[in-house]
Amino acid sequence: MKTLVLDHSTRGNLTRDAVLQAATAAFAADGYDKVTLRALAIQAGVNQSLIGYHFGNKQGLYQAVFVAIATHIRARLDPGMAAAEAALDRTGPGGAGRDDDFAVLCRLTDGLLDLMTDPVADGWAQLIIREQQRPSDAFGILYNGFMGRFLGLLARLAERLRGSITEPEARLLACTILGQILAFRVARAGVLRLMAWSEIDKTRTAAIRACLHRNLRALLAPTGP
Amino acid sequence: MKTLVLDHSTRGNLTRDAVLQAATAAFAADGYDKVTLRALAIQAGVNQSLIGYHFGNKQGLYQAVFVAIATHIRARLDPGMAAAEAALDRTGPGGAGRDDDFAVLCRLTDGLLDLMTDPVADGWAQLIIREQQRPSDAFGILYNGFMGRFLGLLARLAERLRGSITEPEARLLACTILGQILAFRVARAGVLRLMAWSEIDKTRTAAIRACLHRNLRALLAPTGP
DNA sequence: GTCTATAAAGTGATAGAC
DNA sequence: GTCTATCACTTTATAGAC
Repeated sequence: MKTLVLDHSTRGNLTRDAVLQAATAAFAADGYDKVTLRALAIQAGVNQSLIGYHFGNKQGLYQAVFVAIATHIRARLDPGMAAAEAALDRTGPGGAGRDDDFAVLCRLTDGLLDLMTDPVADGWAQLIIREQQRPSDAFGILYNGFMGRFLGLLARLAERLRGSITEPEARLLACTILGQILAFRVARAGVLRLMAWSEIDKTRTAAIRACLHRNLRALLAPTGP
Repeated sequence: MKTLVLDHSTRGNLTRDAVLQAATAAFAADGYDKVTLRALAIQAGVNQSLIGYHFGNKQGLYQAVFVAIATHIRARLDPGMAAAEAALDRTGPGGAGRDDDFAVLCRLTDGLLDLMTDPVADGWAQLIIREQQRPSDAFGILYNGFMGRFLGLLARLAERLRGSITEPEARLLACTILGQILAFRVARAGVLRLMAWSEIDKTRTAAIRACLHRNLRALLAPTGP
């Protein structure tokens, strides 16, 4: 009679989810230190001591939040990443063909750009950047969750498209491609001022996308035989 | 007999400077919230209440720190920016010549790359990124201090080198160039894992610089008449 | 300008009843 | 699982003597 499927309707799991949701928003908005467990409990409509019961301590809650973030991002990038893997698997001389590889690469970067310009990212982006500079245990959750897979695909596609390029060079190139997209999130205010924009809406995202595609075409022109 | 030069040798200015120096390091290392005025006072060898006396409150100290950061960065980028302005001033048909413009652009980006890979940036980079996403009054200090000038120069050089490109397109291109450099700071941990590096030393900075120069050459190949 | 001392308001964590 | 109550500690800010 017992089911192996997790039961999300029990009272405990409900509070767990409520706390997790509130914590993700709160940590994202204000950063680790500014978040108080008191305010969090109120916002989640839950007793404060239940946070300790479910997540141990504040640090445990923090880690659980990163699992949630990684899951969310992974889900959004998954279609593009799966397509890229499929294209790379169609291996052999020439693989799936240049045009195909390039289209897949664009789809991959487009997915990340959409994520980075999405207002939803306003919050957790800061948490991720913090982990990038002072990695804690939480960084592994992110890297294993989506980052490593994404960067690896970028590098492998770049290697195939450019030809006659070493693998480390391709990886470095992948980093610079990543940076071109990241810029619109991590240097957001600077970009807005330079462009005299007030926000990055759909139209402007399209302009950025066009610029990125042009850049990719220039950067990935084959260099060797 | 009175001099107009600020007197840095009075007792008050000495404590002011000591606090400011300690605060810059502390905010940079730990972020605004983690820094306590108690610890700061001890580290600066100053009585805690003097911080309130000189800077009003914690927020006032924070702003003063941004002025210090902007001044430091401006000083490091200044040679490259001055050279770029000189090159752009030698205007007219063809200006100073393509090769000259390109060299100046590389010098500009090299300066930023050195700054971004310098361990000294470990600290204040995070502060700047935070301001980029939730700009406070402190962001204006940064943008007016160096960021606007730097981005503007990048855009104007890109416009001249590419030819037949609209000004907004050139500015967007400048953002993607910026991103390629920023990546090695803001996505530091991810880059390190992908490249299987433990740090970004001088040799690796040189490899990045080579990659960036290659990218710039490809991106800024003239497209029109 | 500099100091001591302390006020006033948090903080995370936990014991123990239900 | 959930609650109340409280502990032990830290924070910023300031009053007032020198």
